[in-house]
Amino acid sequence: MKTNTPTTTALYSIEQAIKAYRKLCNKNISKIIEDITVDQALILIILNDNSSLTQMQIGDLVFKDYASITRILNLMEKKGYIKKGINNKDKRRSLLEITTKGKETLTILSPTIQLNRNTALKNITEDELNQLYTILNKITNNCNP
Amino acid sequence: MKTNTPTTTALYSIEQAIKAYRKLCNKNISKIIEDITVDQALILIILNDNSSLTQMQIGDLVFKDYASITRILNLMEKKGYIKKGINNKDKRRSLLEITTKGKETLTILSPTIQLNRNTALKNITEDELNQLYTILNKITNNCNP
DNA sequence: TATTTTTATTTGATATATCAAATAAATTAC
DNA sequence: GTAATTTATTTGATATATCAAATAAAAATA
Repeated sequence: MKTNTPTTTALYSIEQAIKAYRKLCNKNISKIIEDITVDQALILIILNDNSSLTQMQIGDLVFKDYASITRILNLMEKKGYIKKGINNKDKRRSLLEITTKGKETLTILSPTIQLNRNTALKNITEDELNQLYTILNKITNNCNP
Repeated sequence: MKTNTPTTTALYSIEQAIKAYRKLCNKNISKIIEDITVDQALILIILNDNSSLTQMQIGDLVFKDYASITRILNLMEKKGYIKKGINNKDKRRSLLEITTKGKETLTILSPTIQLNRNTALKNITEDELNQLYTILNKITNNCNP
């Protein structure tokens, strides 16, 4: 029997889990590469897998505001992980490319990224993972108008 | 059968759900009260329920950095929702009190807060909620060293 | 008691989140 | 083809996140 204070709601537990996970990720990643965050690594992976994404598509993929994407990408370019050009088929769009340094960084980080996931999901069964997906998708859909 | 790209991991679904929920909350709350956020409302609720909490305790409750708490509380004081004094038993600590405006705001927001939770958790059974807690707690514990 | 260590909060610097508005290119309507 | 509208990105302003360092009071130790 649960009481109904804000700190006992499902949403609070979600917040708690994701914050703990992000903290773990950033701690382990910055042990290996100092100047990169989980989110930046995620964007690197996405750029590595899918070529020619727009900033808006990236923003939608990582659930971030487009203004944030602009700034994050600028920092990533400044640090040499990506290169930003202009898409000549549509000059409003930027042409995003992962650099060699970016690819090397992914290679170096790959084991850590895998370790983070494994650590977070330790002792969670396939069944439970499926339950988790199902419930979270319900919540996401409920919240999206 | 799930592939192993970052956007298909459980953690990504968690991020997705919590962002959708926060967006919903902030949208509905700001329809009623313009200058308050979900997090600030949560802190108000906590201050209303538990008297004489320290800033560190609040930070731990809402999973926020103490520096953030300092700044958030300052803004909340500036907007008249709380009052910050000095705890005379321990002058390092601040004495946090919810103001009348703060209490009134909670009363006004209460139905919206409830609506947000109900909206997010619509069609989710008691069983599923318990599964969710169990799994999320596992993740949280796995991530906390 | 004086000194050292710990604790609670604050401040500074930088990155990110969010919203609104600006910019500029592409598309549509006329 | 020109004007109006839509789309992609950027910029500005403000709030929040995060880490490190500063401050000041309390507690522990000598």
